[in-house]
Amino acid sequence: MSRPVSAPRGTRDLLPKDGPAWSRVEEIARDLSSRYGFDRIETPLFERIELFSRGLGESSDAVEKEMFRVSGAAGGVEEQSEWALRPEPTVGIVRAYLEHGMHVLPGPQRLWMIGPMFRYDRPQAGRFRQFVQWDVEVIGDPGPMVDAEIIELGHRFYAEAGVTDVIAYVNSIGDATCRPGYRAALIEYFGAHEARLTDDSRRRLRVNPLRVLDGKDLDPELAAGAPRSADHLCDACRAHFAAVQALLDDLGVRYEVDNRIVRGLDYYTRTTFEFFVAGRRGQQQALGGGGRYDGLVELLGGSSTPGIGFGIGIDRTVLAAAEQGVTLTAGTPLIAVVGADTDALAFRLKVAAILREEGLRVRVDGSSRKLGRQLESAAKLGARFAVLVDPLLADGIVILRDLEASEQREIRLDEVPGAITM
RNA sequence: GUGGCCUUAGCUCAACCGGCAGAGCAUCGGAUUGUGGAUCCGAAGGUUACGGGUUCGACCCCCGUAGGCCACCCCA
Repeated sequence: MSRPVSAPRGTRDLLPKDGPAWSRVEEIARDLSSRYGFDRIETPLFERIELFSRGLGESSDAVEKEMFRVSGAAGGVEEQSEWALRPEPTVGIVRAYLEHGMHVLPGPQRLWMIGPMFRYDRPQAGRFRQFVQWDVEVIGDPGPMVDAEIIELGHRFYAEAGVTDVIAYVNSIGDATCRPGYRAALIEYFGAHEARLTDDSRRRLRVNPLRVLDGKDLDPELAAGAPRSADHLCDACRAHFAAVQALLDDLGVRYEVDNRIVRGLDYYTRTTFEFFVAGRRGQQQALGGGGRYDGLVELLGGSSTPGIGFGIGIDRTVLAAAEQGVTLTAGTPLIAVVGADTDALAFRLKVAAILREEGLRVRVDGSSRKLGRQLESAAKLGARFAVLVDPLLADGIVILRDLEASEQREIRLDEVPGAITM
């Protein structure tokens, strides 16, 4: 064997053994998107760099140090253009919303998408340079009900994927009216204690004071005494946040208010939230997160339009389910067609074709090995049933063997689908 | 982007002080005289991550590179 080329750093291959769990989780996401009344949208994996720097904010980590840049070359000629692979889905979706005049469509736009995102940061367990997110966005709905609705949707998703003990940490970071006041309060407070801040926090205090709060390096005593966003909300934001909490209470959704949830992107306003498995908070293993972005549409050139959404990590959901011992499966049981007559390959293939036509999942053994070996292979491949064809049996009759129960019976071929779907 | 630990067969790991690279599992073939998971026999699988240095001789010591893990930063 020659030296294999390895996958790029921070990426990995989805292997056959991982397939069923991934398929199942994606299936749940698609199904819930539909049940909650979302419509599918698909945007490019790359966009103009300025879309991200404008939408996410120059000082955000995603733009400042995690941008995955690609340059265009056609026929060996460099086009004088550079793009960035999308680090998150929202700005691309808002761009499409504006570009296609979707604001004239009836009702708030409820959109969903599943696809890879790219961030050029240092790989770690559960963190990759390419990862897959399920994303939902509601554009044009200002009310608190939709905030509660999508947080509940997130919980429902984890529940159906078998991940238990999920908790949403929620916060409100205010809007254009009250955020400046809160910002000023933070600058004043941390400015007065600048000696106790790390270099990094000091830098953030200048470019984005809110983000000083979620630094792990922050002196706990200092954090405890810091101004709380909830105390600086304007009346409208305060009422909105109170309404969101009341709705979550009524729904019985598990959540906790945490004023350190400020989110790394600049576009957020009012409600912000992150999903964690309870007790796993310290490990930077958020399962998902999102929030309201009432200023983003306008920032990208549209009229003032509210929005809210979340991104949920498919990778981390699969991982969390596995860690909790959940086995996720997708698809129907596998059937192996084997033959006692080692020469009658045409017969085996025909039987397989008939079963496949009925929608069954079938592998057919084309070897001339004896029956025992064929059954052994079938079992190793994970087949639940084996269909034995033998010219000595009457026309249209096969043997259906249950490989788990080690039971078998003669059966008419056309009765096989009914017999195995029970 | 910063720091620490690590890298030997597909997987999990051995190999004494620097002296001929091995085992288990998995895979494939055969046997157990025409129905699977057991058992037995056999085969295949290696540039010891890659490149350089020291040495009579390097999986082992030194330097570099790449990749993985962990802690930061930040998130999914």
